Amino acid sequence: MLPRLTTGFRPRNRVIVDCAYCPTARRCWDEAPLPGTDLLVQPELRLERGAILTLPSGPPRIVFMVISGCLALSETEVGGTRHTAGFRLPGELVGPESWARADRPYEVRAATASVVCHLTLPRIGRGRGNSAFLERLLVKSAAQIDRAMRPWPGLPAIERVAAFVEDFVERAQVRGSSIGSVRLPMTRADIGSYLGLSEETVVRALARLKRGRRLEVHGRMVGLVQCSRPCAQLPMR
Amino acid sequence: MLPRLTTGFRPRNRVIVDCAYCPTARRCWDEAPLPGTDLLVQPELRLERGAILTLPSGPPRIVFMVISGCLALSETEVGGTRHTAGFRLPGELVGPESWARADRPYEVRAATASVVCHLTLPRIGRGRGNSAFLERLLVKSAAQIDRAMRPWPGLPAIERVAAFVEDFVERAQVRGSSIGSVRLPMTRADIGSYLGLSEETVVRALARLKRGRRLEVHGRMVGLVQCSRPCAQLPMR
DNA sequence: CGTAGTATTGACTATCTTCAATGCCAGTGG
DNA sequence: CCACTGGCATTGAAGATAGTCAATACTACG
Repeated sequence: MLPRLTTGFRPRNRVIVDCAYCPTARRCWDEAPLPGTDLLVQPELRLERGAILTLPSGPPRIVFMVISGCLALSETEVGGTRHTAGFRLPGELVGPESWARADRPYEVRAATASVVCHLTLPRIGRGRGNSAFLERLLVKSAAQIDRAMRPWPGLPAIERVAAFVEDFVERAQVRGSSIGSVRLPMTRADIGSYLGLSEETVVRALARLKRGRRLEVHGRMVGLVQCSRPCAQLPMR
Repeated sequence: MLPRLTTGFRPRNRVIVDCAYCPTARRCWDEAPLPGTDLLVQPELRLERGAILTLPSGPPRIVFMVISGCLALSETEVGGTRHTAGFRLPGELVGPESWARADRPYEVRAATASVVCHLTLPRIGRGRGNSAFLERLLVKSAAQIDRAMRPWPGLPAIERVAAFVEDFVERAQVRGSSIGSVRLPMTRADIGSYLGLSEETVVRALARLKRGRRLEVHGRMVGLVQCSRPCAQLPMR
């Protein structure tokens, strides 16, 4: 299964729609469905699993909104090794994290079949009411900063994996609804690459969390257990 | 030396100035010194070492620009342990990372005597030309996302410390000038808390980097060595 | 000069990585 | 239908890395 390469991004069909008329806009812009003036996007780019978006660094400043699926951001270290830098779920932005990188931009790969919208940034200093759009982007970016500051490196492996799964389930669930289980779209190796653990350690941590009844794990399906807080020490096997 | 607690933030003197008339605006807003319309700040809050800014989460959305010194962001884990979530240097923003946190906002502590400016966010949808301000904030926030996504957890301890120091020196130096050495304003324990390493491991890593001539280390003064790239394996002692 | 905070060093131990082998599962083609 | 294949997941054993505990040295500052 060769990944279909979408090298770079070049807007193709110039259809522009207003988010105010999109039924899923609540997911993207939380709060209200939008008055309906300045949130303009090129809608619904479909990415099959493995498709790659190579975002340019610096201007023009590209932003995508994830509509469905999951994107994995990765970067190539100086030694040539791959590092998974993060995941993006519906309602989250991709693009700003690459703006400041002079070289080696992030590679964005669809971890599962996904749909994204390409946001058209307003021309600065020209338009009138586009500050509402910019403010929403700013709030979204602020949430990304917080998310990227997660204290993974300081936690022991099992806590890192538990926190990752809990975080992922929370982000994957539609606001409000708390469905039991969620399918992880990425491999154990991806999780390990993201958390700074080896694939095997992720597997063992998941097994221990399952044995300790802190998580439900069936292959890639994971679910939270309700009263999972007090469990501290888990048996090694 | 008790830290002077600045609990919460409440703008006191309502002096508002335009960044266009500030000599250090280049450091804050890179690019040009600014046309001079909409970048308004409450200037020069002085924080002595150890002073604490407790930023509220959610609206009103507080943003500070660091003018000089260094701020350390930390959060309290569920177990009560402290985790250093990041450092902010001149030209960097503090505030947005707390907007999305419902509870447990970041604690911002002056790692060394510092000066910050309080940015007054424009009233959205009202003003005209304030989109330029928002766009600059957005670009700054994008850089923060990238910075927070550093691949620390995947690197071995010595590489983590080396990368941290190199990153810090780069950020601490004024753009363009490459002065030899920089004073780290934080303790080894702070660095360890940030990188997910113990204090002792940071000390040992710095000692090895010094022996291997990858860094110059004299107490808190650190400096980069020019041709430091090819060094791969360093002697253990 | 004494004190408190910080930095360093050593010895021992727990955790995590690495290497290797095996199992599982879906897709493919005979 | 079934063997074959490739990607992914799992398990075990051995070794390396980093954490913990404890003692000591350094440094700034009153």
